[in-house]
Amino acid sequence: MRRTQYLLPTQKDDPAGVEIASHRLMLKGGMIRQLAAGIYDILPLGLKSLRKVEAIVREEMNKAGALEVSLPYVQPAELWQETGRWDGNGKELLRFQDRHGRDFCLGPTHEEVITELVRANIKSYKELPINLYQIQLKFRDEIRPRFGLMRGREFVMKDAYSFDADEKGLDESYQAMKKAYQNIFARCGLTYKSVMADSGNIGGSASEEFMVLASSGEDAVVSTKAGDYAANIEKAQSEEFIAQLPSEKYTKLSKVATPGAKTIDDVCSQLSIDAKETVKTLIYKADEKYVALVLPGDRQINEIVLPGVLNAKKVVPATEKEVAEITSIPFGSLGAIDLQKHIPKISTVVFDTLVHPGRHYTMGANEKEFHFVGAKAGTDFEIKNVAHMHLVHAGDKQVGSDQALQIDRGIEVGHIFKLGTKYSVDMNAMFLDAQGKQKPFMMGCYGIGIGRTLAAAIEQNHDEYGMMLPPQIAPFEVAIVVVKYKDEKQQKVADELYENLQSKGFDVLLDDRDTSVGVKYKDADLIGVPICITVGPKGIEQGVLEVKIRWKQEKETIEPAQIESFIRSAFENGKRV
RNA sequence: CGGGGUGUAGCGCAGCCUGGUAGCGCACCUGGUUUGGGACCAGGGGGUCGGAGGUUCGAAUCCUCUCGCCCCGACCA
Repeated sequence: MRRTQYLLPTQKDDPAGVEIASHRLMLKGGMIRQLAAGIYDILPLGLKSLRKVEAIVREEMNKAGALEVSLPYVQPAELWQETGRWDGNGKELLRFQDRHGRDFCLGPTHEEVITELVRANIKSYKELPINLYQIQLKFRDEIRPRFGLMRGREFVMKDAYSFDADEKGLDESYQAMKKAYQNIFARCGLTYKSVMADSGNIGGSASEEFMVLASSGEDAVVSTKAGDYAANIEKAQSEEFIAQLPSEKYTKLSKVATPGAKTIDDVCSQLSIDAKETVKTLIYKADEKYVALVLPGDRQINEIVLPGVLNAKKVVPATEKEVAEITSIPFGSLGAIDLQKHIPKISTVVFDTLVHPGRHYTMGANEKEFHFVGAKAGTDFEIKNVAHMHLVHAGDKQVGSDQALQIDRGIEVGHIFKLGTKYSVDMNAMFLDAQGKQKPFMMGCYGIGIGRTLAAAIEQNHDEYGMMLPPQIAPFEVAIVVVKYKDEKQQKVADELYENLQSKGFDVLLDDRDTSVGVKYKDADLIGVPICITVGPKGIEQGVLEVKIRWKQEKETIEPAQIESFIRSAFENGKRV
């Protein structure tokens, strides 16, 4: 591509109101332009890179035996009503009506559509397994879109859905996708971790996320140094190193006055104890029932797991007002001893796994401005129901081992899921097995955020001058910077080089603008072209090419005949060499 | 949706407090000199000051309402 014939509006100034590197560089480098919150124009340069990511995804999906389809962006309400997600999915689903008043939504995902397609066209186990995928726009009316392509409302996603006859088949389909994902992210040059994930509200059993580690990531990833454990913080479980717990200040049950103490911090400073020596009692509303959850004072609750723990559809913290309706005891004075006697409306008390039987705790005395100290767990208060409800802290211990856990930030670029029969049952999608019996399809679903993958790659590969995308997804592979294109000699050399490299299959940007070289170098650095070749009087005189690799400091001098092999070796295996 | 901020040329910003009819840098156009890491000179084009209403002789500036966008907390590729 000749630069003078290309739309590439790079900017010198940093865009305002931008927080992270990938967003800033994509705007500055002329890849994207914002049109509305979370909605972007993709410019030629951005599209070029996105298409390269897509091509990798497509290749690996095809290699894994998946078939590409294209499903509609606009979806009828009826399908969503079949699975209950028309009402269940809230405001994230962008709904509208056509001229006849029929309800539609913009597809945020395609489980319903694909299940409808398969139930209408596959009737026999002989046609299974099958895996259908597409690379297509999705729309989710996010509460707060941000960070450019990282969290847009409209975004391109690769979504795949597998259909199998049984559990074993599903497992094979799932493993095939896992392998494909590993290939994809490796080919995109990403350093990632695959982590166990919570299956969230889509339902289903096994689920893994592919996390690109980056300080700007919105997710937290818990893992061991040894690498044998990695989980999304929402899914992660941990124990404590008992030896590291503070020594117990109170070991005998007694009631003490704690005037004015409302929070754990207040109590701890009044009694000069560590928050780990306390337990707090939280009141939640599980569907219509009130429940009490008890966990160490220094811990936060992992609300994601609560519906599972309490076997409820919806679990939310009880408001101060609601608590006031069932008891006169103030929030900060609740405690586990005789709790249900004090508040009969509480149907269950659940203890976190970190409330250790035998240890002594400080807790509310169920009386305004009084606390118990030295309450022995399992003795002074009964522990009936136990569940893992706490969020993992860095430095916790892996469950069932003695390895410490660390927490890193991550960007979720892909997610694979075993859905099971949730959708096929809801939508009555059945096939006949070898015995002639009707069975629901075993399904899996597999997503990759294409734009997010590119953004993540930029997060991991940039410096103060701009992007440093790996060659396989960089928009151009080679830039030719001509010192003075108007000069006949230089023009001739540059044009020949341009034609030559293109004929060798390289993706080349020829900067033929009539401007000073500095501008051209800055742009090449900004958009992160891996190989930059200068055509100018010095090189021409000596009969050599001056080449700079984006991620190396020095310029090198290459014999023109060697240029192809030089580039190929720099790109060896798609990696930087 | 709650809290905070912001809206002036394509981009980045000043002007607003203290009303007097809009400016700077970059980018863009013309001509000339330049060209090895964001050149210089001269000339030029481009703005319903987010929108509506109000106050006033007069509003970018003051008042009211509204909309967009950004940031901090509850959703996910």
